[in-house]
Amino acid sequence: MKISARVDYGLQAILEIAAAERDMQRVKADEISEKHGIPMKFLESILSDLKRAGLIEGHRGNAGGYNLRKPSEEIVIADVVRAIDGPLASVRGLAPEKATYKGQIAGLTKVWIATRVALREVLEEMSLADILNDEIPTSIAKKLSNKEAWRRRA
Amino acid sequence: MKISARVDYGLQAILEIAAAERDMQRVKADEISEKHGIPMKFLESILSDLKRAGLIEGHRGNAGGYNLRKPSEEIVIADVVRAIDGPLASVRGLAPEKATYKGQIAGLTKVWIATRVALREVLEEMSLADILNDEIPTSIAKKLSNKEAWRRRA
DNA sequence: CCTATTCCTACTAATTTAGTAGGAAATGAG
DNA sequence: CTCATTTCCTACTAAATTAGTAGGAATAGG
Repeated sequence: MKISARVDYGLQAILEIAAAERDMQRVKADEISEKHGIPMKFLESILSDLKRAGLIEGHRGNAGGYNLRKPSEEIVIADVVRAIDGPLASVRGLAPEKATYKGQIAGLTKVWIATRVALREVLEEMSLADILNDEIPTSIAKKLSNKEAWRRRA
Repeated sequence: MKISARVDYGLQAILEIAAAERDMQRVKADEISEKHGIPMKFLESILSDLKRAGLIEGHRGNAGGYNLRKPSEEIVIADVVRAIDGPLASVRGLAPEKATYKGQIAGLTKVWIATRVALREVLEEMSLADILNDEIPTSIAKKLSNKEAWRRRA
């Protein structure tokens, strides 16, 4: 699974917006761009994805900037990923349940379904607020507690 | 997460090889290509990835074809994915633990680590034999048992 | 020696990803 | 009411990746 630059940047951006939200502040694209080294114009196009998905709203002018459209508790990582990259899991462009196979290997479909469930179990369970507060749901904290989790594999 | 055609085809191929293995049979690339509608030359290049990774071996000539180099119980889905597509999870080309962030959003790294763990929990636990026998590990069967698992989400 | 099959090298076309460029529209401050 | 600021919109481009093609050399068995 390759997390694209767009998704990575988009999450950085919306988390920054969520963080500012707490002080009733708006954030300018320019500030995010500077702080995290994201090319300005590229960032703008990502923010427009988030806007179209109804996750944030923008305000122009002198005191302009972006803010969330829902509380940060109600926006999960999966929302952001889908807004930018589309479905969490796809197989040759098909939804996992549409990837079917002939004969003895028919069971392969289950692998893709299980993969999608696994992704949902992480990405649907973590909200922006969870990340800012470092309050990781226990099911996920369990995954992180194993030292192997932080190591690369062959 | 987009599963590429290469990975999907590669798994179909190696499962077909594993299935034939049970009757001490070799499989020809041509047979796989026909049966699953995979372009022949494209399939060949995928099989060469699997060979390079030491998962299968090829034999030329009249009674040629491919067979596994290890028992099908010892080859997991993750092996095949890595052989063809590289690391299970990466963020802008970096390993998840290398994706770090400034300030309040530093916790984002944990999302990527948890995502990688989640993928491993599925892809490292299922062997080729498991799929052919429809013997799904209980931790994974649990994921599949929920009806929601088979449904698309917004 | 002939046929079947893998193996190897090189090429190509389409799509996606990552980014740039330029300016129009709105907003608030002075 | 004008001006600086900021989002918003449309279009373009360059690089990388993905999906596939083409042609033939190497090898093994009958």
